[in-house]
Amino acid sequence: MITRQREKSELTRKELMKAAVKTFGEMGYDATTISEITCEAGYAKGNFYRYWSSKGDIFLDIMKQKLKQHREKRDERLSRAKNYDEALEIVLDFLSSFLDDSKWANIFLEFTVHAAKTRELREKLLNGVYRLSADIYADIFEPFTKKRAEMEKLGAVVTALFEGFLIQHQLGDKKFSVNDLNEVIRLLANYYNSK
Amino acid sequence: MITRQREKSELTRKELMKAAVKTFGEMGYDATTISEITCEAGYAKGNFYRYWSSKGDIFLDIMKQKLKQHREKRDERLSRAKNYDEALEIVLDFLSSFLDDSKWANIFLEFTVHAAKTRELREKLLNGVYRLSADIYADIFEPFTKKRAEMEKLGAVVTALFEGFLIQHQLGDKKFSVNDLNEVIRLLANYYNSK
DNA sequence: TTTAAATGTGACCAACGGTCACAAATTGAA
DNA sequence: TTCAATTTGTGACCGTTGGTCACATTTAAA
Repeated sequence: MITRQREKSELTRKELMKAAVKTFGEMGYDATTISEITCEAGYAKGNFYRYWSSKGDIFLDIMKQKLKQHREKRDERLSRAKNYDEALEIVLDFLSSFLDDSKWANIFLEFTVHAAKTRELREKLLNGVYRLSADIYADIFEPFTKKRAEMEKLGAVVTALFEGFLIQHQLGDKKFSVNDLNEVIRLLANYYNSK
Repeated sequence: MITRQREKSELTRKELMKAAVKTFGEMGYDATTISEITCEAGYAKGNFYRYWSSKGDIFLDIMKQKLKQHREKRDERLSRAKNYDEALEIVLDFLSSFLDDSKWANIFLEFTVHAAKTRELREKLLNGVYRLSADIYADIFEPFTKKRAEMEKLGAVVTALFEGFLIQHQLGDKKFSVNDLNEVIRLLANYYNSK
């Protein structure tokens, strides 16, 4: 039986992952150290690198996981949308639910900007699963409009706006609220759909 | 005469500043080390801290300087604007000229996100001079519209959009162009001015 | 010439991400 | 049960960083 070892391995991985989620969530990306993660889980530092190749590696894992949860909720609702406007409101809800977990939204932003500087991380990050990318918007609105190119543009613009909003928010700007964000996105969605 | 020493001091400061601008410009914020800056200028590391209290400190200095140059050009043109639309086009030009120096736009973004995590830097960064902030937009459009509150909002939204655009750009997204950015800003400017 | 202040130095510190030779535990076969 | 091979876990160690500090050197004024 090779299963015993594999089970132990999987347990350790889960323990480390749990400790990592906790620590990243409390400290952010940069301020979290590998030693803190392993110490929290009750292991030595070196053991971390048996499971992930780097700090960025485990963070991508966490990001994928968290985004998947949000997306599943969204897609479940999207399958019942009847028209463009309904789909839009669901997307807005998705963004809002993301913001409710604002601690993590900010940490994702921190990591995104960090990853943009590193070739390896940047390439992985651009790979769909991790982004609110242009293609995804086009797919979402596909059933309700013929304007695929415009929807891709809408996706890119909204993603940018959303991330810019996070920066303002993190800096402490009070003049740009979530309601303002939703208002602007509706304006953009109208604009690109009636172009 | 105490002037001789003061002159020497000022010269050293300028030499270090020049080396810092060069190094930050080539390597970005994080990747630039204090040793590189002092070495490039021909001094030892310790001397740096006689002139700035930290890496962030000198970067704020550089940022202030660069932004001032851009603003002066903008304000000179703004003084001749005859109406809201003309002022808007000048603001768009200002943002474009900023993007032309895209290396530095990205480095500013990197630093902005970094600074957002540090209380001291965050407070300084929010202090007007360093930001394309809401107030500034309100001032710019003051002569041409009564809607100060809306103009503040426009400023906040455009700033967010601009910074989000930089992230997309840095990640390598090709679907959101400078033309798209200008188009969206014009839409927003219209929207908030006719609200 | 002496003294005090300013300018400049580089060894040093603690902390980081990451590596590696090794120890401990687990496995299947003899 | 014994033993060798494989997997899992360890922590000292490496190179590098931002920042400090006791000290050396230069300059100014008496």
